[in-house]
Amino acid sequence: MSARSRIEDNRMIATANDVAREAGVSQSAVSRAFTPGASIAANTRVKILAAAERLGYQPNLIARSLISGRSNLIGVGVGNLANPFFAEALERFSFAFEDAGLRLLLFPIDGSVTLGTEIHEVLHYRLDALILLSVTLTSTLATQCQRAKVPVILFNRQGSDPSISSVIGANELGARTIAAFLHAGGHRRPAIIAGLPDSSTSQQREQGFHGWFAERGLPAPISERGDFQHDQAAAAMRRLMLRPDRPDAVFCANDHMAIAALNVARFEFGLEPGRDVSIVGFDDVPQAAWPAYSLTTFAQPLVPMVERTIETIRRLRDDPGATVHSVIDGNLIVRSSARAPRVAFHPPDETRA
Amino acid sequence: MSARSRIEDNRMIATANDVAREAGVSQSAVSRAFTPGASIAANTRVKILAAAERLGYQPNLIARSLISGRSNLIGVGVGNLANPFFAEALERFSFAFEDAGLRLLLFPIDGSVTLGTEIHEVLHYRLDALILLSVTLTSTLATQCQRAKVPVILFNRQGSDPSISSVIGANELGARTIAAFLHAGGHRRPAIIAGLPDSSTSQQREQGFHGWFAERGLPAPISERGDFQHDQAAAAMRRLMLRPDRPDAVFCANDHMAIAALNVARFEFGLEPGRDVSIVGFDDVPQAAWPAYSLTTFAQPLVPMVERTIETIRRLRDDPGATVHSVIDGNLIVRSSARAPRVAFHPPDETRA
DNA sequence: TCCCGTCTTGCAAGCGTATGCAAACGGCCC
DNA sequence: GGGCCGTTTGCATACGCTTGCAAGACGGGA
Repeated sequence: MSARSRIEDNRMIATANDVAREAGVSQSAVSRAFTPGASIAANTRVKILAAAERLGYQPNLIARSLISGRSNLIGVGVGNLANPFFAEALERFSFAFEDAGLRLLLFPIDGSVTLGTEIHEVLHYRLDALILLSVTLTSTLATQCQRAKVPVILFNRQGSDPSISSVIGANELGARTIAAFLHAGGHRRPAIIAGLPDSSTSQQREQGFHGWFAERGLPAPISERGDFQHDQAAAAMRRLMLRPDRPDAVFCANDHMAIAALNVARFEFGLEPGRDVSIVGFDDVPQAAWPAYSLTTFAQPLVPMVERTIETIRRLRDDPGATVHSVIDGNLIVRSSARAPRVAFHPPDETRA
Repeated sequence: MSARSRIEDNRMIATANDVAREAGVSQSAVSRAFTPGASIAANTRVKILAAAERLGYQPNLIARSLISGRSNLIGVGVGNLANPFFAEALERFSFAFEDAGLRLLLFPIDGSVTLGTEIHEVLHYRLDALILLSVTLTSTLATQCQRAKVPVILFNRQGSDPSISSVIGANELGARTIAAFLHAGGHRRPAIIAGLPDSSTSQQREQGFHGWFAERGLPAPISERGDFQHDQAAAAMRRLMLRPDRPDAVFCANDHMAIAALNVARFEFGLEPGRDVSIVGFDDVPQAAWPAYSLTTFAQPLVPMVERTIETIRRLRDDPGATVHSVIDGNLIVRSSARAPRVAFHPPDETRA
């Protein structure tokens, strides 16, 4: 069976050669017709495009990648999509990539803080970059990525290895701002529900929170951990609420946990958030704005964070071996889940100074 | 500069040829060393693997796909990750693919019900399959996919074109079950907050709900629409609650909307769900089980749905041109957001009969 | 008319891997 | 030692495309 008839039978998919034959030109002309800016006469191009249309031809990007060495694929590793912050981040990444002509290769992470060689295989695609949402990687894996020339960017997390680029929010500053806000609001028995102890994100938020009180000679906040998970955070909140010295304010290291805590306070202890107990989160996920939660929180603005990540990808593509660490500024969103200071709270700037 | 030294300089990434030279074998031997079941002597293989290790060689999957014609890439189109049902579905797909040796190529959908040629470009990768979560496609796009030999599977949605495979939940049965449950619970002024009017999912749920009452000569439920979105659903719930003939039960076409409705009832109208007004959802997202919501809902079991989808991919790969429509059974999860019948409610079977 | 410059086009060599085929190898039995 | 068979190995080609290079087409000026 000739190639020609195979196409007509619709049994095979058309290649550039088929189109070339159909249009009576060479295969390279077909390639050029589909390459913006290539040297080709206008009417030759329309002739080729017409033939391609007839045959239903689409350039094979796999073959193209093989030559160019670029796959236009960005690997994105994410665990815990139940946390709306990551769901939204992922969605924004996918839209941003769309605009940039990139494709998002998603791979799951099974809840570990540190990524070993599990994703090893993903490197076999010639990824343009690897973005890890709230995960770090072992040095072994980092080396592998380096060898495979795949730039890695940690999103919302920093690694122990400072040579790995990162984009994070203002974790420590945010936590200090919250501490100041709660103290100004008259709270005197603060508590914190921390995230995963091994994560830089939680560590920085804890440090900021504890630091603020310590520096002022105030008693240290009560510490619990919720591992960034809903159920663990709920359990932590229960423990806090059952203490004889029940805290009057609880800072949760992210909104996902804050929502869990808020529900526990309200439905299990009959405490109205913002009146009977103050709850503050971190991230400003969409739910935080729901009237049901009206969560006071420190925002991590996803738009600039995603933008910066994409800029970083570009930077690293042009200059492999470079390292870019970005801290994206955020701000305190005051809602009603925490009692606010009587006098206007001077937003973060005071803390910043 | 020789290829050898380029590798040592770590300036290029190692290819099978480099490994072959390093191990003193041919390139084909290297290929076979990495192909399970290929004809190669055991000690040759270890020699090659050692050389590969030394050079940091990883088989280039791009090149492999070019030959095999299979990319091992599954395109997944999803909009609205804010709906936890899809977030969880996506996560489960990514894990399932991991096990099946497949990769998930994510692309975003901008909230449209029907997909036109926007994703056109994604077909240029030789996708093994295309899964659309809650989206249908235009016939143009369907034709394109067919020409590109990319099987399409609609997940949680059916298309107007019956030749496109689908995996859906028991929409109509579920809605009937809910109708029966609410009626048995003594509710006499039912309402429904529908989803996107053009979506089969919402249509089937509406039909089931309305149908159950119509067949019994009961008055038709009040109808509102929430388009499967949080804010629209909240607005719809407000309209319902402000009616003079305020409904005593509200069936929301998915949990995402039910949660919005529940919050409106509770926090804006001071109505306690399950006591002052009954609210039922569809999907059984994780949040539905939270004590704060305790949402009665008809479950769409994601595990079998995802499993079936993957089976369908296999089926379609072996037999392109086949069509598989699957309806995955679900069941009513009775919690406390809706007043339950005094006598035990005979679960769905009665409706099924 | 001829020459030269500019725009198009085709040729052919890859990109990194898989694989059919045939050659080489090794062991075994007669 | 020779012949035979099963296992390993290398050679060469193919996958579908891009791109450097050189040849062809064409037009204008001398």
